[in-house]
Amino acid sequence: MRPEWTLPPEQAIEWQRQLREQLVIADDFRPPRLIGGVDAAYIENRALAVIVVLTFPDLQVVTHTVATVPHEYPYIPGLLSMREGPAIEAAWQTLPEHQRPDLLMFDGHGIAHPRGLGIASHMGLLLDRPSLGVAKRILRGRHAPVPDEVGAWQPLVYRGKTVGAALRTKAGVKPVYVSPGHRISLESAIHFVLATTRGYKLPEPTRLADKLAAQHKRTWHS
DNA sequence: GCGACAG
DNA sequence: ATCTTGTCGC
Repeated sequence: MRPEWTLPPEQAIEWQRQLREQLVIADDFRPPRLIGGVDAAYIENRALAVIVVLTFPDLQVVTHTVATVPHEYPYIPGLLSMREGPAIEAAWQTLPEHQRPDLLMFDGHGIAHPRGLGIASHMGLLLDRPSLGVAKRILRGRHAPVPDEVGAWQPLVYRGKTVGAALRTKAGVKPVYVSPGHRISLESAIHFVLATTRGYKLPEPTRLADKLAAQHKRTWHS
């Protein structure tokens, strides 16, 4: 695993600032054939990551991969990628080229982050894939009330800039927070989240990755 | 100085 | 995130 993953917080932050300059926040991709959902979890001193691969727009599950790697890094708001990145990269490497997603969806934020480099942006850059983040809670920013209709959204503003959107993916439930990761615009990020949502609050890629991660975690313990 | 703070 | 049963509401 790359040495940067063990950098102490102060240096990890510097790494993020450096990577931030390489981010591309504009659409730079072909219509995706495969979309991947990523999620991670911790099992004692090991990080575990799952990548589910689905066809688009059909959303049929093609495959999923799981990887665990010895790694310890505390959860520090703003440094989530340092904790989950190693396992995600390991999982990615087990995927054959032809099964690697054209677009990645992460459980967390993209640019709606203190340094503009949340886990979706960070990993999109390292894996060189268009990416976006779908988070359940805000890390940075504020937004106006979102109408209770599926598809309704309000800009998530941080430091006077729109860094994402509070998007209603399901009526009667709190909205999710969508933000561009890498090589994608906010408008497209919202589009893909809605296009992959099937009646639940979370879009299928992320929802399935969550479910599989929990499943593998249980398997590990038994 | 006091809160806020992805998973 | 994780600890954890039942329970309110559509």
